[in-house]
Amino acid sequence: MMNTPGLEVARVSPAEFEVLVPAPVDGSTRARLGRLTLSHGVVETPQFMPVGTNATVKALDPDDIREVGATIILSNTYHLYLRPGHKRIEALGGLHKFMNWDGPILTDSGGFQVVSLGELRKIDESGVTFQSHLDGSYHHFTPELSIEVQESLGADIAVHFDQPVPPASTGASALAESTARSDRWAARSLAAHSRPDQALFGIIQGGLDPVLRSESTKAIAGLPFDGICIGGLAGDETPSQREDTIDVVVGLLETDPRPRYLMGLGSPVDLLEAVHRGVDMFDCVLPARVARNGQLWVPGGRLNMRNAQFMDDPRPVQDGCRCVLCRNFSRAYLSHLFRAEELLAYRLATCHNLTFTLDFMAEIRSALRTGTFTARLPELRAAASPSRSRAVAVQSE
RNA sequence: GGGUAGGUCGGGCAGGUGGUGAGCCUAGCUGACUGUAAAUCAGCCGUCUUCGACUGUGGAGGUUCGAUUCCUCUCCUGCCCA
Repeated sequence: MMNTPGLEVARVSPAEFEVLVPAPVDGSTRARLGRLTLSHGVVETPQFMPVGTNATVKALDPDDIREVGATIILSNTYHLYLRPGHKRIEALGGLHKFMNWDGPILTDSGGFQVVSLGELRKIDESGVTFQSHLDGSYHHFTPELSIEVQESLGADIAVHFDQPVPPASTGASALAESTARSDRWAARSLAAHSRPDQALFGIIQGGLDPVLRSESTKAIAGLPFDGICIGGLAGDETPSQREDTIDVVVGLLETDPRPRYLMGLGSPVDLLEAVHRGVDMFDCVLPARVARNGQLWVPGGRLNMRNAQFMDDPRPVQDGCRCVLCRNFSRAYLSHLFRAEELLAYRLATCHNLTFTLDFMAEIRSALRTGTFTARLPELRAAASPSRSRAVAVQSE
């Protein structure tokens, strides 16, 4: 963590981040290899965190989560506050014990629900009033309450209660206002945080405006957070808008010793381009969600298992893949499971896409470790690119 | 053989008592999904030259300006009786 007099005494190194292979001095890439040591384990970076909003990575059990290669997962403050209640989870021994996952956990603050539940909330300086999507009841979320909930849950990493906005579709004044407020809430969150075994990350906002982004980056980086999140992306912006924004932020953080976490990003090509620009950590629902909807990721493309062409296809989804799906079952069988709406389809597909994603990250780390990342970029892009969108399903014969 | 109820887009239905039938469910086809209100959502789903047009109510014929509707014959299906 940062060297901040006073705080360092009170807090017992909840997050040690070590850069093992720094970005090369020739500037060919800002990608770097790192190691983040947390209360419940070590996380190698660049790393992807599967999302388990309701204290479960949908369709998987903890053995599955381990087997796909996850070392850290994300869960959610807002959802667990509403149900089953953070006090209940605390009384039952904390989130790790509750869901029987003994590895690192990061909890999102509920800030994203300001966006995703846009119709059901009102914002003022004190916080956000949500109307529960479950029963319509009203709940006032403040930065302090978010920290209280996250401390009850006991995740390895908490994040500050921020205020993201859809970057490409938000007006300038609204963006400036929400960014400034988000930065004020960062300071309040830090002041409220007391749990010594829990790291706290701050979140940069600022939409796509380079000036606002710079201001927010300086504001957040100037506070003694254990890590720096880049929020408000992975929304409706274009890839080049996103990449420009990452460049602005990381450019200002180049000498900052803390991990950089881009929230919400998850397609393989997006992960690769963000790593290339200096991002260390990611989370995303995408691989798991699209898997449940039948889209399976393979090198250089993707397969929609609901398509008629797979009904008679005896091959595995991906040749040589180590996942439970590809080791044991054919495309034809998975196609049948989806058509029959059998529950096994969701588990197998999720295992595959998360394995694909996490193995891809491992491949990136391997390239960084051996100093071959820049040289291998074209090859890595080829493996990842078509999975962004508008991809043609590959049909390897 | 007699009686009776029916035949509407792959399947299941709604509707229509002389003037506007392409509506629903399901199956099927395709696409989307990025800090999870998502095992969800959207489009298509008779034909075509597809922002529109055309055809279509088992078949053939009749009456009529006009027929899914009325009449005749006929084919098919369910049920009851013999």
